[in-house]
Amino acid sequence: MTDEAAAGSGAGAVDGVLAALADPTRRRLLDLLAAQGEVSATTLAEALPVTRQAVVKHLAVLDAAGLVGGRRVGREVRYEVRPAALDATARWMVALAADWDRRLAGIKRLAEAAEAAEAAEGDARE
Amino acid sequence: MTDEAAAGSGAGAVDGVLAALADPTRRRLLDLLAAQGEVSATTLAEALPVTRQAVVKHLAVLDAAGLVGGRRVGREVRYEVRPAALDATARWMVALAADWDRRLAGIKRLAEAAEAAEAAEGDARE
DNA sequence: GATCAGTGCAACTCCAGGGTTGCACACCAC
DNA sequence: GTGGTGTGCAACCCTGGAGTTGCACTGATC
Repeated sequence: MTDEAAAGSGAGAVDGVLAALADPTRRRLLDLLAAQGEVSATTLAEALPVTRQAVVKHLAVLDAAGLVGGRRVGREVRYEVRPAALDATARWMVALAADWDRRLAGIKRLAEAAEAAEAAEGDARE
Repeated sequence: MTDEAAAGSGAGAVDGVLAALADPTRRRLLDLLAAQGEVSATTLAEALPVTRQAVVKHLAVLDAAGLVGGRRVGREVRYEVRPAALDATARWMVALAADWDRRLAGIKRLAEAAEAAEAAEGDARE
Protein backbone atom coordinates (compact mmCIF):
# COMPACT_ATOMS: atom_id res chain seq x y z
CA MET A 1 0.00 0.00 0.00
CA THR A 2 2.79 2.33 0.83
CA ASP A 3 4.36 1.21 -2.41
CA GLU A 4 1.22 2.01 -4.31
CA ALA A 5 1.02 5.44 -2.81
CA ALA A 6 4.62 6.13 -3.73
CA ALA A 7 4.58 4.56 -7.18
CA GLY A 8 1.68 6.63 -8.42
CA SER A 9 0.74 4.74 -11.55
CA GLY A 10 0.35 1.17 -10.34
CA ALA A 11 -2.49 1.76 -7.93
CA GLY A 12 -5.21 -0.77 -8.64
CA ALA A 13 -8.39 0.69 -7.18
CA VAL A 14 -7.35 4.28 -7.70
CA ASP A 15 -7.48 4.37 -11.47
CA GLY A 16 -11.03 3.02 -11.40
CA VAL A 17 -12.04 5.84 -9.07
CA LEU A 18 -10.24 8.45 -11.16
CA ALA A 19 -11.84 7.20 -14.36
CA ALA A 20 -15.24 7.20 -12.66
CA LEU A 21 -14.80 10.72 -11.31
CA ALA A 22 -13.64 12.06 -14.66
CA ASP A 23 -17.21 12.15 -16.00
CA PRO A 24 -19.34 15.18 -15.00
CA THR A 25 -22.59 13.21 -15.14
CA ARG A 26 -21.18 10.67 -12.73
CA ARG A 27 -20.03 13.40 -10.35
CA ARG A 28 -23.52 14.88 -10.51
CA LEU A 29 -24.89 11.45 -9.78
CA LEU A 30 -22.64 11.04 -6.75
CA ASP A 31 -23.72 14.47 -5.60
CA LEU A 32 -27.37 13.49 -5.76
CA LEU A 33 -26.67 10.22 -3.99
CA ALA A 34 -24.72 11.95 -1.24
CA ALA A 35 -27.56 14.44 -0.79
CA GLN A 36 -30.50 12.05 -0.85
CA GLY A 37 -29.14 8.88 0.67
CA GLU A 38 -30.65 5.72 -0.75
CA VAL A 39 -32.20 6.33 -4.16
CA SER A 40 -33.21 4.15 -7.08
CA ALA A 41 -31.88 4.56 -10.61
CA THR A 42 -35.29 5.67 -11.85
CA THR A 43 -35.52 8.42 -9.24
CA LEU A 44 -32.01 9.60 -10.09
CA ALA A 45 -32.82 9.67 -13.79
CA GLU A 46 -35.73 12.04 -13.13
CA ALA A 47 -33.30 14.60 -11.71
CA LEU A 48 -30.90 14.35 -14.63
CA PRO A 49 -31.14 15.20 -18.34
CA VAL A 50 -30.43 11.59 -19.34
CA THR A 51 -32.29 8.32 -19.59
CA ARG A 52 -32.60 5.77 -16.83
CA GLN A 53 -30.42 3.43 -18.86
CA ALA A 54 -27.62 5.97 -18.96
CA VAL A 55 -27.91 6.35 -15.19
CA VAL A 56 -27.80 2.58 -14.78
CA LYS A 57 -24.62 2.40 -16.84
CA HIS A 58 -23.03 5.15 -14.77
CA LEU A 59 -24.06 3.44 -11.57
CA ALA A 60 -22.43 0.25 -12.85
CA VAL A 61 -19.17 2.13 -13.42
CA LEU A 62 -19.39 3.76 -10.00
CA ASP A 63 -20.17 0.41 -8.45
CA ALA A 64 -17.16 -1.19 -10.13
CA ALA A 65 -15.02 1.64 -8.77
CA GLY A 66 -16.43 1.00 -5.29
CA LEU A 67 -17.88 4.49 -5.03
CA VAL A 68 -21.48 3.35 -4.65
CA GLY A 69 -23.31 0.25 -3.59
CA GLY A 70 -26.85 -0.95 -4.19
CA ARG A 71 -29.25 -3.26 -2.40
CA ARG A 72 -32.58 -4.59 -3.55
CA VAL A 73 -35.70 -3.40 -1.77
CA GLY A 74 -38.58 -5.26 -3.28
CA ARG A 75 -38.55 -4.60 -7.00
CA GLU A 76 -36.30 -1.60 -6.88
CA VAL A 77 -32.59 -1.17 -6.19
CA ARG A 78 -31.54 1.56 -3.80
CA TYR A 79 -28.08 2.96 -4.34
CA GLU A 80 -26.00 4.79 -1.82
CA VAL A 81 -22.61 6.37 -1.63
CA ARG A 82 -19.58 4.42 -0.33
CA PRO A 83 -16.94 6.75 1.05
CA ALA A 84 -14.19 4.12 1.44
CA ALA A 85 -12.88 4.12 -2.15
CA LEU A 86 -13.03 7.91 -2.37
CA ASP A 87 -11.23 8.19 0.90
CA ALA A 88 -8.49 5.82 -0.26
CA THR A 89 -8.06 7.75 -3.52
CA ALA A 90 -7.94 11.03 -1.64
CA ARG A 91 -5.19 9.68 0.58
CA TRP A 92 -3.33 8.35 -2.46
CA MET A 93 -3.52 11.77 -4.06
CA VAL A 94 -2.31 13.54 -0.95
CA ALA A 95 0.63 11.12 -0.78
CA LEU A 96 1.37 11.68 -4.45
CA ALA A 97 1.37 15.44 -4.02
CA ALA A 98 3.75 15.09 -1.09
CA ASP A 99 5.90 12.81 -3.20
CA TRP A 100 6.10 15.41 -5.95
CA ASP A 101 7.10 18.04 -3.46
CA ARG A 102 9.84 15.80 -2.06
CA ARG A 103 11.19 14.92 -5.49
CA LEU A 104 11.10 18.50 -6.68
CA ALA A 105 12.96 19.63 -3.59
CA GLY A 106 15.50 16.84 -4.04
CA ILE A 107 16.08 17.59 -7.71
CA LYS A 108 16.40 21.26 -7.01
CA ARG A 109 18.92 20.56 -4.27
CA LEU A 110 20.95 18.31 -6.58
CA ALA A 111 20.92 20.90 -9.32
CA GLU A 112 22.14 23.58 -6.98
CA ALA A 113 24.86 21.28 -5.64
CA ALA A 114 25.95 20.46 -9.18
CA GLU A 115 26.05 24.13 -10.07
CA ALA A 116 28.09 24.87 -7.00
CA ALA A 117 30.51 22.03 -7.77
CA GLU A 118 30.83 23.19 -11.37
CA ALA A 119 31.55 26.72 -10.28
CA ALA A 120 34.13 25.54 -7.76
CA GLU A 121 35.98 23.00 -9.91
CA GLY A 122 35.57 24.62 -13.28
CA ASP A 123 35.56 22.09 -16.16
CA ALA A 124 38.40 19.94 -14.76
CA ARG A 125 35.98 17.05 -14.27
CA GLU A 126 36.06 15.50 -17.74
CA MET B 1 -13.86 27.68 -2.17
CA THR B 2 -15.55 26.10 0.79
CA ASP B 3 -18.66 25.98 -1.36
CA GLU B 4 -16.79 24.24 -4.11
CA ALA B 5 -15.42 21.70 -1.73
CA ALA B 6 -18.87 21.01 -0.38
CA ALA B 7 -20.76 21.10 -3.67
CA GLY B 8 -18.54 18.61 -5.41
CA SER B 9 -19.64 19.03 -9.00
CA GLY B 10 -19.10 22.71 -9.64
CA ALA B 11 -15.37 22.83 -9.00
CA GLY B 12 -13.67 24.60 -11.88
CA ALA B 13 -10.06 23.50 -11.75
CA VAL B 14 -10.78 20.14 -10.20
CA ASP B 15 -12.58 18.55 -13.13
CA GLY B 16 -9.66 19.42 -15.39
CA VAL B 17 -7.30 17.64 -13.04
CA LEU B 18 -9.60 14.65 -12.72
CA ALA B 19 -10.01 14.36 -16.48
CA ALA B 20 -6.25 14.64 -16.90
CA LEU B 21 -5.53 12.00 -14.27
CA ALA B 22 -8.09 9.61 -15.75
CA ASP B 23 -5.72 8.60 -18.54
CA PRO B 24 -3.08 5.96 -17.70
CA THR B 25 -0.57 7.34 -20.21
CA ARG B 26 -0.82 10.77 -18.63
CA ARG B 27 -0.31 9.33 -15.15
CA ARG B 28 2.75 7.51 -16.46
CA LEU B 29 3.93 10.78 -17.94
CA LEU B 30 3.51 12.56 -14.63
CA ASP B 31 5.39 9.76 -12.95
CA LEU B 32 8.31 10.19 -15.31
CA LEU B 33 8.27 13.93 -14.87
CA ALA B 34 8.20 13.64 -11.09
CA ALA B 35 11.11 11.23 -11.22
CA GLN B 36 13.33 13.05 -13.69
CA GLY B 37 12.63 16.69 -13.07
CA GLU B 38 12.83 18.85 -16.17
CA VAL B 39 12.48 16.81 -19.34
CA SER B 40 11.60 17.58 -22.95
CA ALA B 41 8.72 15.99 -24.82
CA THR B 42 11.12 14.13 -27.08
CA THR B 43 12.94 12.57 -24.13
CA LEU B 44 9.65 11.56 -22.55
CA ALA B 45 8.47 9.97 -25.76
CA GLU B 46 11.54 7.73 -25.81
CA ALA B 47 10.50 6.22 -22.48
CA LEU B 48 6.92 5.59 -23.60
CA PRO B 49 5.34 3.34 -26.24
CA VAL B 50 3.83 6.33 -28.06
CA THR B 51 4.92 9.02 -30.45
CA ARG B 52 6.31 12.38 -29.50
CA GLN B 53 3.16 13.98 -30.86
CA ALA B 54 0.99 11.93 -28.53
CA VAL B 55 3.21 13.02 -25.63
CA VAL B 56 2.89 16.64 -26.72
CA LYS B 57 -0.88 16.37 -26.75
CA HIS B 58 -0.91 14.82 -23.29
CA LEU B 59 1.44 17.51 -22.02
CA ALA B 60 -0.95 20.12 -23.39
CA VAL B 61 -3.81 18.54 -21.45
CA LEU B 62 -1.71 18.35 -18.30
CA ASP B 63 -0.63 21.93 -18.80
CA ALA B 64 -4.23 23.09 -19.19
CA ALA B 65 -5.04 21.27 -15.96
CA GLY B 66 -2.15 23.03 -14.25
CA LEU B 67 -0.39 19.78 -13.43
CA VAL B 68 2.74 20.56 -15.41
CA GLY B 69 4.52 23.61 -16.74
CA GLY B 70 7.09 24.07 -19.47
CA ARG B 71 9.77 26.60 -20.22
CA ARG B 72 11.91 26.99 -23.31
CA VAL B 73 15.60 26.23 -23.08
CA GLY B 74 17.12 27.04 -26.42
CA ARG B 75 15.32 25.01 -29.02
CA GLU B 76 13.72 22.56 -26.62
CA VAL B 77 10.96 22.82 -24.04
CA ARG B 78 11.57 21.38 -20.59
CA TYR B 79 8.49 20.30 -18.70
CA GLU B 80 8.21 19.82 -14.98
CA VAL B 81 5.57 18.84 -12.49
CA ARG B 82 3.45 21.46 -10.71
CA PRO B 83 2.16 20.17 -7.39
CA ALA B 84 -0.29 23.03 -6.73
CA ALA B 85 -3.24 21.79 -8.82
CA LEU B 86 -2.81 18.23 -7.59
CA ASP B 87 -2.67 19.45 -4.05
CA ALA B 88 -5.85 21.47 -4.48
CA THR B 89 -7.65 18.50 -6.01
CA ALA B 90 -6.45 16.23 -3.22
CA ARG B 91 -7.81 18.65 -0.66
CA TRP B 92 -11.09 18.88 -2.57
CA MET B 93 -11.37 15.11 -2.55
CA VAL B 94 -10.62 14.84 1.15
CA ALA B 95 -13.30 17.45 1.83
CA LEU B 96 -15.75 15.58 -0.39
CA ALA B 97 -15.09 12.31 1.40
CA ALA B 98 -15.65 14.02 4.73
CA ASP B 99 -18.85 15.52 3.32
CA TRP B 100 -20.10 12.09 2.30
CA ASP B 101 -19.40 10.77 5.76
CA ARG B 102 -21.27 13.64 7.36
CA ARG B 103 -24.27 13.26 5.06
CA LEU B 104 -24.39 9.51 5.50
CA ALA B 105 -24.25 9.87 9.25
CA GLY B 106 -27.00 12.49 9.14
CA ILE B 107 -29.25 10.43 6.90
CA LYS B 108 -28.73 7.35 9.02
CA ARG B 109 -29.59 9.31 12.10
CA LEU B 110 -32.77 10.65 10.49
CA ALA B 111 -33.77 7.19 9.35
CA GLU B 112 -33.31 5.78 12.82
CA ALA B 113 -35.26 8.65 14.34
CA ALA B 114 -38.07 8.10 11.85
CA GLU B 115 -38.12 4.40 12.64
CA ALA B 116 -38.24 5.11 16.33
CA ALA B 117 -41.08 7.59 15.86
CA GLU B 118 -42.97 5.10 13.72
CA ALA B 119 -42.53 2.38 16.27
CA ALA B 120 -43.71 4.69 19.04
CA GLU B 121 -46.74 6.15 17.28
CA GLY B 122 -47.83 3.09 15.38
CA ASP B 123 -49.79 3.91 12.18
CA ALA B 124 -51.78 6.73 13.72
CA ARG B 125 -50.05 9.18 11.36
CA GLU B 126 -52.27 8.74 8.31
C1' DG C 1 25.34 29.58 -45.35
C1' DA C 2 24.39 24.50 -44.87
C1' DT C 3 22.91 20.90 -41.95
C1' DC C 4 20.75 18.49 -38.35
C1' DA C 5 17.86 17.99 -34.17
C1' DG C 6 13.83 19.52 -31.83
C1' DT C 7 9.38 21.72 -31.98
C1' DG C 8 4.69 23.12 -33.82
C1' DC C 9 0.71 22.55 -36.68
C1' DA C 10 -2.77 20.04 -39.33
C1' DA C 11 -5.22 16.27 -41.25
C1' DC C 12 -6.44 11.68 -40.70
C1' DT C 13 -7.75 6.92 -38.56
C1' DC C 14 -9.85 4.39 -35.06
C1' DC C 15 -12.16 2.89 -31.04
C1' DA C 16 -13.91 3.34 -26.26
C1' DG C 17 -17.75 4.87 -24.03
C1' DG C 18 -21.78 7.99 -23.23
C1' DG C 19 -26.42 7.96 -24.71
C1' DT C 20 -30.46 6.12 -26.84
C1' DT C 21 -34.41 2.87 -28.02
C1' DG C 22 -36.87 -1.46 -27.62
C1' DC C 23 -38.26 -5.32 -25.38
C1' DA C 24 -38.39 -9.11 -21.90
C1' DC C 25 -38.67 -10.09 -17.07
C1' DA C 26 -39.85 -9.42 -11.97
C1' DC C 27 -42.55 -7.60 -8.55
C1' DC C 28 -46.34 -5.17 -5.98
C1' DA C 29 -51.30 -3.77 -5.80
C1' DC C 30 -55.97 -4.45 -7.07
C1' DG D 1 -55.14 -13.35 -12.48
C1' DT D 2 -54.28 -8.65 -14.49
C1' DG D 3 -52.33 -4.12 -14.94
C1' DG D 4 -48.89 -0.98 -13.86
C1' DT D 5 -44.27 0.12 -12.33
C1' DG D 6 -39.43 -0.73 -12.02
C1' DT D 7 -35.31 -3.42 -13.57
C1' DG D 8 -32.19 -5.90 -16.74
C1' DC D 9 -30.34 -6.91 -21.20
C1' DA D 10 -29.02 -6.12 -26.01
C1' DA D 11 -28.39 -3.77 -30.13
C1' DC D 12 -27.55 0.40 -32.02
C1' DC D 13 -25.69 5.69 -33.18
C1' DC D 14 -22.29 9.00 -32.63
C1' DT D 15 -19.12 12.07 -30.65
C1' DG D 16 -14.61 12.77 -28.35
C1' DG D 17 -10.13 11.85 -27.74
C1' DA D 18 -5.89 8.93 -28.13
C1' DG D 19 -2.63 8.03 -31.52
C1' DT D 20 -0.50 8.39 -35.99
C1' DT D 21 1.85 10.46 -40.13
C1' DG D 22 3.64 14.26 -42.78
C1' DC D 23 5.49 18.59 -43.29
C1' DA D 24 6.96 23.35 -42.18
C1' DC D 25 9.57 26.03 -38.96
C1' DT D 26 13.17 27.39 -35.69
C1' DG D 27 17.31 27.23 -33.32
C1' DA D 28 22.08 25.18 -32.52
C1' DT D 29 26.47 23.64 -34.61
C1' DC D 30 29.90 23.37 -38.11
